[in-house]
Amino acid sequence: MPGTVQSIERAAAILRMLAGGTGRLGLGEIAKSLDLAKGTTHGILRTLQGVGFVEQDRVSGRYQLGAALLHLGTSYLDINELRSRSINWADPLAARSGEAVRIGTVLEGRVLVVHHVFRPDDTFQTLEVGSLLPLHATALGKVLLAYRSALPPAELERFTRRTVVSPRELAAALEQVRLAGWGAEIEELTLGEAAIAAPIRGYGGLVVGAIGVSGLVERMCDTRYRPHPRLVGYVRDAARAVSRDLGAARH
Amino acid sequence: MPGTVQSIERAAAILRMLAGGTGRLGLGEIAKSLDLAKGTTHGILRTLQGVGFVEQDRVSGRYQLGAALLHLGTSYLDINELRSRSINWADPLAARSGEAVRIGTVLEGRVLVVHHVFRPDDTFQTLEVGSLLPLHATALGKVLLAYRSALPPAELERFTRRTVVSPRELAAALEQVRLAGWGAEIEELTLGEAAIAAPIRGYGGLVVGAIGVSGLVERMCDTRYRPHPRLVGYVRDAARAVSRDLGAARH
DNA sequence: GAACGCCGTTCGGCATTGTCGAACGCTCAG
DNA sequence: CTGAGCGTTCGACAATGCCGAACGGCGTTC
Repeated sequence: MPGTVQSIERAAAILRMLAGGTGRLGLGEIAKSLDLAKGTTHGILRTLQGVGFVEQDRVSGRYQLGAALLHLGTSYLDINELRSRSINWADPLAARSGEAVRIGTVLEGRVLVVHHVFRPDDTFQTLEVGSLLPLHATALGKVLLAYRSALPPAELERFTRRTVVSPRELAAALEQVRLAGWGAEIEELTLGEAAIAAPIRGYGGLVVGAIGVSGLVERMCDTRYRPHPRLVGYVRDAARAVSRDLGAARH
Repeated sequence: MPGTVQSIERAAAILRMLAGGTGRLGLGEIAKSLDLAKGTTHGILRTLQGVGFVEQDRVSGRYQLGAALLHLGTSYLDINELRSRSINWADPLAARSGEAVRIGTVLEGRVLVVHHVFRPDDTFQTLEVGSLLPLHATALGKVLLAYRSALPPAELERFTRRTVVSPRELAAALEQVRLAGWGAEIEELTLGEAAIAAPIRGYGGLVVGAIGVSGLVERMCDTRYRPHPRLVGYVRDAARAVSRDLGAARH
């Protein structure tokens, strides 16, 4: 790829690698995985350490992500227009539906959660902002797939017995999403849980994200094991409201 | 600085710049600020865009931070030992004190908030994880300064009429912190608010962070405008507990 | 206890790599 | 219509960062 700086690409690959694996990695592992000389890898890591993107454990010599990335990540949230426009509508959606609300975009073949409102009851929940979810097994992901040229991953990972793993079946589901204007997922990622999502459109009608609710199947679905039309209506209303905000913002 | 990759340093400088300024920046601005040729800057930005660290607004052509940074930032939180060890003790501290709890480390002359537990009451609060606070005007920062070789910034910014801006006064305050084993801040960053903090020690007794509570002055302080000894006790207990966890973790 | 293997680190020489500066197309304002 | 400003492209030069081999420390093994 001409015109690009490959030392930066290599640095990014190292960071991704450190983010993927749990815990610290050794210089040798990193160098071998990326097919780089140890000396080269060391130079990049030393530089990344200098700018705070990487830290080194003094006793083991291994490397891990650095603190500067945390601030960059939250700065991204502050800037992100999708998120800032969504916040005003996510809270009411959570209140009306009584469920947790999440907003997501596509990143590297996965769903990146950019906003998360807890379910209104006070049970323990963990913040999922910044986490990556599979495209084919979440309501947010299906909606994003349906309206994007982005293709689903070749290998559809199975999470539960209800996960859609057949490409044909998935294509049919996506067509269904396009026809209905919203998508759902029922026990396809975690047994006992379900979700509903609708697309958020930016300027020119382009889908830039998705908003949805998720929770226990018995609350999300009716007696026929189908998503509650009432919840679907809430989600679609919220998605339209955010889309209007985003479109209006593009004078 | 020999042995370091300067294209990566330049890329990091660009990212810091994008994180600092609010909103998007133009190529020209960036190039001028860093004394780089426009072509060079463009190559770096194009690469950063390729790896998702930077996004470009299609209509204005300006650049902003990218989504990949969000996941890297939260991955840092997952790895971070200071944070993971603190979580179990931060919640009880918030419950006992009835105040918001924050845990911080030093990053580039500021306090980086790595964990934040909301005040137990249900009033509206915004998550401060990832934000940067001044060292000299926060309880967390004073504690970190007192036990670190890191020097306070030459220029002490004034936030309120109570902010300590004289280096001599600050040095005295830090000495006080070292003697007492804890630090406080009363209306030095925001009028009406105060905070108490204590140091967290890692292996070998080295201070690696600080934990503290913050809230309205009338709840944090007694009638003599001094921090409640009861709250100070809670904070110090929590700090010791986390330190023990961290020390024990280093088999 | 000595030899081994593995780790992160250092260093010098080569050529690959990224840098520079000028020129291009474009949009917007005057 | 003209000018200034924007982001972008391109080619030539040499500075830059890459590579590979060698170093010193540590833990393990036999």
